[in-house]
Amino acid sequence: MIKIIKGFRDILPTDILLWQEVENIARKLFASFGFCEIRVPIMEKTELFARSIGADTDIVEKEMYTFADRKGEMLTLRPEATAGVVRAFIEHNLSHQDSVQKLFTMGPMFRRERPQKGRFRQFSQINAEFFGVAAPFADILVIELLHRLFDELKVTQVTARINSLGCPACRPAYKQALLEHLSGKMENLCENCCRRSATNPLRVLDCKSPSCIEAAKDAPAMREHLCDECSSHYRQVLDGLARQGVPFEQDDKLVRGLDYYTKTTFEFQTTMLGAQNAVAGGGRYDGLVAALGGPETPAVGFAVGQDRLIELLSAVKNPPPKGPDIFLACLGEKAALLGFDWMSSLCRQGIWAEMDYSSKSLKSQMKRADKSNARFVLMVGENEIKEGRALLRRMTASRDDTTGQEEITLDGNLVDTLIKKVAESSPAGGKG
RNA sequence: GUGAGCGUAGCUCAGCUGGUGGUAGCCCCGGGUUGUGGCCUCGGAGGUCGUGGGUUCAAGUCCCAUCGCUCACCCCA
Repeated sequence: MIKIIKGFRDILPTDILLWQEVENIARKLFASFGFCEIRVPIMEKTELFARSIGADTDIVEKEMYTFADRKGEMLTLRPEATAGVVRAFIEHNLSHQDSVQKLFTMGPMFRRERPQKGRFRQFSQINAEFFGVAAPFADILVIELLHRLFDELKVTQVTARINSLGCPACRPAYKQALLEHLSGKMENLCENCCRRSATNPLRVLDCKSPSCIEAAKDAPAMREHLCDECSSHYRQVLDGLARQGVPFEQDDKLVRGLDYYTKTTFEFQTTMLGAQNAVAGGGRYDGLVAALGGPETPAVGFAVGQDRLIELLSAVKNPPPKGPDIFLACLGEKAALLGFDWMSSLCRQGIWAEMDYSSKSLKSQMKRADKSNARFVLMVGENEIKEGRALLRRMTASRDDTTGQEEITLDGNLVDTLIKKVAESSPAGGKG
């Protein structure tokens, strides 16, 4: 038997409802915040990711699905969405249509990591990107949007953590200060941190190794080293969030794994997902558009891990069972033939109709109808066809309730009659 | 890439120190008088015990290897 690829998974019909619900709620919410959907390919030229995410990040170094196509061009299954969206933003000169662009996208991402709770090799993200506004308003709006998304989905148990990473003007000085702090403790750092302290010492701050935590304990905070602009920007973001009623915690140790972030950075964390505590993350990336050859464009964005979000959700929610509006129980060949016509006619008119495709006993057809959660069953056999009348049974009626069923005339209006009956009984008031 | 735990029916699992695979629960299928579901009841289907070696008179059980899954490190959503 050929089995699914490690770290990939099927979402079966029994589990799909939550996914659809999340997507529907997200689409609606994003629309009301003025974000437009954009869809970009799941493959890009490898170089795009190397240049945006950072060549010496873990993602690019060892996690990407990269291969040469038949003509030798190096391609990569996207490990995240921002790079592709930025590429599209530049390629289609979207800033010329409107210098302010609010975009969202959702879909699968690919990273070849060892699978774990909340971590898959193909996983889905919901992304929002806000281009063209340098003011803290953009940061605030994006973080608020993310907060509202959790709110709408009634996901509690997540806390927003926020930090500022500074900008090219002030980060070098901070790195210097951090390195000075660490210089006396180099031999205490884990192997990994020792190696990368030269290239990206900030990563030491969020290393979980006890010795690194100890070494970073009294490290200077970026917050104290921000330039005037970054400092004021950061303060305005925090103030704005408070004003919008978005709860958050400052975290001086919050660092992100992608190189393009500047200034505001944030993560929505939970304790409910084992070691994978980040449900969403993002930040400002003012330099990225220009770095990829576009116009100098400030931007902020986030990504939500849809798989993780759904795991949080499924612990709480149980989607209601759905079933056909009407089930046609047909006895005999003639009835089945007619029943099939009625069924497809109903389906064409937006009524979910089912029948039993094998000729089983009425009893087993009723069982099947019940199991499928059908609301009505129309029972049709040779006698009914002869007499031109059939029984329509409401399945919510109890077993012995004779008022739970009524006679229906088998005439040319049958389908319309059935539609009317279904509409009358619909709890939603008539719309399927 | 490293480490740990686990692989018995479609699913959840029993199976004690080796001695013929469970009347187990759920699910599925069919009955319970002639054409009415849920509950109940009776019956049925379904497994080369992940795979390959080894030890033994005898291996689901012990040993080795291998594959798979899970969790953790790492990393991030």
